[in-house]
Amino acid sequence: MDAIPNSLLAALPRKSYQRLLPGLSQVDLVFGDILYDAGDPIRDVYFPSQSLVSMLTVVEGHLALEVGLVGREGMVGFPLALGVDISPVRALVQGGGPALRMNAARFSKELRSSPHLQRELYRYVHAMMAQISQTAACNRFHIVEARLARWLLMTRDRVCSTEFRMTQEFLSHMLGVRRVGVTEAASALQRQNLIEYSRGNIKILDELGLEAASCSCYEAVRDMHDGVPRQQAGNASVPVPALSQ
Amino acid sequence: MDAIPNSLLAALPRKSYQRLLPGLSQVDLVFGDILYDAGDPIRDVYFPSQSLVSMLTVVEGHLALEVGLVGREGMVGFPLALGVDISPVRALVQGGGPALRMNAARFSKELRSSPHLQRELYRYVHAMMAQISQTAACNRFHIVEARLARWLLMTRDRVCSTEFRMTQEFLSHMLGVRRVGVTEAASALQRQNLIEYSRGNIKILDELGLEAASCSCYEAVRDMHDGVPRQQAGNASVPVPALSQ
DNA sequence: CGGGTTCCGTGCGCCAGCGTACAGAACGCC
DNA sequence: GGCGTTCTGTACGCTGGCGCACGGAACCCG
Repeated sequence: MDAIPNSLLAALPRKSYQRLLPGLSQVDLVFGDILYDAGDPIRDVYFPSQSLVSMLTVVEGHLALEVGLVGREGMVGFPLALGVDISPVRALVQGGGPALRMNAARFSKELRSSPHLQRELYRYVHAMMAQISQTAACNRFHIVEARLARWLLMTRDRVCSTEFRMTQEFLSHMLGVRRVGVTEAASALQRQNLIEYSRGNIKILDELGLEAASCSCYEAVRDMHDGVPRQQAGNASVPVPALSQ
Repeated sequence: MDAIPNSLLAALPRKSYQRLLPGLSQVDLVFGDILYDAGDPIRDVYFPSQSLVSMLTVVEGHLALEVGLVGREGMVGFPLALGVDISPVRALVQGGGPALRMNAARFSKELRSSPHLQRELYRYVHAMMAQISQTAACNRFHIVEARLARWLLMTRDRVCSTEFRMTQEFLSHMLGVRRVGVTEAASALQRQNLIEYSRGNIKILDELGLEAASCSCYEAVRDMHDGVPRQQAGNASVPVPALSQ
C-alpha cells in the first residue's frame, strides 16, 4: 500500500500514518446506505478513497438537504474530532466505493496521541464549516441550474471522474428541490452541451462550460479545501474595528 | 469579578479561568462594526457578555446572509481554535455591548496549554457547525415570517432580554431578504400580538406564541447548545449500515 | 416650527420553484 | 416478445419572494 488513497491520511507524516494503519480496515460503502442518521451515535469514522458521502440536514416535513460532501479529501465522522459522538446530520453514501474505516473509540485514542492527526483534522473541520456556510448562502440565492452545475463539479473533484451514476430523483434530495426541478435544470445543461445523461448515467462533456454555468460558490469552496483563502489580503492595512473603552 | 459573564469561560475550572484572565481585556463592541470581514486575518478573539455578533456569508452580487449567531454562550474567532487564522465569514456586531477580548497569538498559546479550554471550545465549534447546518436548511425551506420569529427568539436567548434595537433594514441583511419582506413578516407577527415594534425598537410580547410561529429549527438549535442531542436514542439497536467486504 | 433624515407601509408586475398528475421512454427479466 | 419497473419529460395552476418605486410617519435638530 504505497499510494495512500485519502488526502487527509496522505498529509500525515509517514510515522503517524503507520501508527494508524493497524486500526484501519478496508470496506466498501454501498450506494444509498446511511452510515448514521441525525441523532445517531458515531460508531466508526470513514476515510473515503473512491467513495462519496453526503451530509444531510433533516428537517421535519421536508426533503433532506445536503450541506456538505465528503470524498477522498476528508473524513466522515468529524464530530468525533471535536469530542462529540452524536452526529447532528445524516451521512448518506452517495457514491459507492472503497473507504478506510476505523472504530470510534480507537480513533479518539489515536487522535489524542497524534498532534499531526489533530492538526490535519482541525483544518479539515474548518474547511467543512466554510463549505457549509457557503452552501447555506448558495441554497438561498442561486437557482437550481447553477446549483446543479456546482454539485456535479464538486462530485467530479471528489471521485476524480467526469462520469458517474446518479438518478435525478436522488439529485433532487441533494439539492432539496423537486425531481422535476432537476429535470428542468439538467435538460437546460444538456441543451448547452455541457453534460449528457440518461437513466442515471451522467457524463460531464464541457468542464469549463459547466464551471461557467455554476455559481461562484464552486470556486469559493474549492479554494477553501486547497487552503487558499478566498479573498486574499495584499492589504496589510485592514481597518481596525472601532472599539470604545 | 465573581459572576463570569460568558458561558464558555464560566464552564472552565476556576484555575484554567484564572490563567486566562490576565490576557483578557474588557471592551465595548459597537453596533454595526465589522470585527473582521471574509478573508481577513483574525487578530483577536471575543467572548461576548451582553453583546451579540453575527457571522455572515458574503456572496458576490447579493445581500449578506447570516449563518451563525454568537452571544454570551460562545466566542467570536473560533477558526483560531482549529488552527486557522483567516475568517471565512464576516463578523458583524449586531448588538452593541461589553465583551472580553484576547489577542490572537496569546489565545493560541493559552489554548495549547489548556486542555479544558480546548475541550470547551471544540464542543462549541461543533454546536456552531450544527447551527450553521440547520440554518442552511431553514433558509431553504421556511418562509420569512417563521425565520424572523426564530431569529428574534435566538437573539432574546443571547441578550437575555425581550426588547432590543434593530431596524428592519438591518434584519433584512440577517435573513437575506428584502427590507420589504421583513416589513410584511413583522406586521404579520404584530397583528398576532406576538411582537411590537416601532422605529428600531422591537419588543417580544408573547414568547410562547412566537415560538409557535417560528419553525422547528429554533428548538433544534437551542437544544444543540444545551448539549442535548436533538433526537435522542433510547434505541440501543441502531441499524448497522450494511457494509460489504 | 419648519425641513431633513430615518424608518416603515403599500402597490404592482414578474419569476423561480412547488405540488400534482400523467405520459412516454428505456431497461430488466421471464 | 411481452410485461413490469425505473427513469425522464411535459403541463398547469399556485405562491412566496423579488425588484422597484413611491407615500407617509416619526424623529432630530437648528
